[in-house]
Amino acid sequence: MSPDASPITLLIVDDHPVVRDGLRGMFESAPGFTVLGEAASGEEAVERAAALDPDVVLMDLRMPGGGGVAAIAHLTRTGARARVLVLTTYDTDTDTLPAIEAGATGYLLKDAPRDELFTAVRAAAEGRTVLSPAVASRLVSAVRAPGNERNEPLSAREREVLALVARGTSNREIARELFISEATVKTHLTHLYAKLGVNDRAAAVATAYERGILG
Amino acid sequence: MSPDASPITLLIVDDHPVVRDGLRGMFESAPGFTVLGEAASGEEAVERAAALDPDVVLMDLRMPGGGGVAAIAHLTRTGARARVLVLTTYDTDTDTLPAIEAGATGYLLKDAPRDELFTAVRAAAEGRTVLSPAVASRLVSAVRAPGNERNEPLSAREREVLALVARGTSNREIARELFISEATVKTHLTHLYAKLGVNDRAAAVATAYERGILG
DNA sequence: CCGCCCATCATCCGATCGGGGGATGCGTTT
DNA sequence: AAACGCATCCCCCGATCGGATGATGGGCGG
Repeated sequence: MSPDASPITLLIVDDHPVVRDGLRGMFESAPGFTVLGEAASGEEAVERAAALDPDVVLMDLRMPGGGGVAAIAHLTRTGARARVLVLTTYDTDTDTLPAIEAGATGYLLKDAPRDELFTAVRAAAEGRTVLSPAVASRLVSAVRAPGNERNEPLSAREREVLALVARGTSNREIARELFISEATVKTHLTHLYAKLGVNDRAAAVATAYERGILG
Repeated sequence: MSPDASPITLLIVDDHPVVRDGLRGMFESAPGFTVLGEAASGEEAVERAAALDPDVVLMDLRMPGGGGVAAIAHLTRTGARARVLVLTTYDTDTDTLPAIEAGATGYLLKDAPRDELFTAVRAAAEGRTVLSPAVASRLVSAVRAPGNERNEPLSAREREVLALVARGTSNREIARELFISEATVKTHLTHLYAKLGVNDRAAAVATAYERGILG
């Protein structure tokens, strides 16, 4: 809460120029902050962070070129001094946990009031964790939940169902293909969604490819 | 239509024992056919075909171990004498074209009447192409359609949408993320489905991974 | 200039999905 | 024996998707 000893330096990472401008304006017009630069992708963020050595990196997660989570992981792994504060649009984002596991210091929603943002950045600069209330509650429930299901292996049946899903097969067709009822197919899907940490078949297929379960 | 000069020899390939038994029984109880053996996967089919040298291979496309299409391609490539007759459950199968491109002589649905099956096998043995009416109509429309869209590259926007789909994002969320309307998102999806030759987002993601568009 | 592709938007509608419950049998592990 | 994971099945219901169709405007190459 002390005045302006030395300003907190920032790197803004977002693929939308509009958002970058908005954040830059917001922080430049407030005392105690200095925006060192911007980046529009994960890779660019890594470069800029290395070159500019900011105190805090404000990072959007969803970007075309290079995922934000990967960038965070890289920064953490290479022992960067910068704290990463994730700034995302929706709390429905499935990357909440991965981002924090990757080393993000905080996780805020973009619609947070200005003051909250400033406070969060100051906190992040000091290494304190800052979470949006919505994100925080999701976190605790996820942690409190029966361990990280997130790495449980799929059962043989679940893999079979998933493979058919990847081929565009409907639940009904899968049922006939495997000689089981559609209800059972849905149960398998619900279970494998939980294990993969996703909410729909498209994301399940993507995650399966990422983990080598498919392909 | 001549009596039984010399029987047509068969290899039955299907991962379901029930189906194999059914086909075997059907052909053994009919004059003019001899079932040489069975196989439960694509790889096994290739082995057996080499060992048994059947006139016709009755092949299911969807099998856990080793895809049927790959097996067909292998048989064709190695110049096997056998004609491959694809026997599948649904005409919605996205593998219709790949299978025929791979060298299948015919494509029938499993619910075809017995007589049609027999006729088809005889035709296949003579090298004549046999297609289910449903499959045939889909084929012509696919061929008549402006060339194989199947290899057209996705536009930048389409790739953006697809990437978000792979992360489990709903159409509405994608719309907000990209600052466009939900209707536009759906249009992009419809287009990229056509280009990838799929019918839903799960299959689109899978195909994209297979082709290196994602991942 | 005309056509073609891309991106954008819209409406309608049936089919499908995913989530919420809860329930049974059956092996394996503890 | 009890607990657990797995596979199987059922109901209900709102949300979402995908198909069909049509329209507009910008840009690029013939």
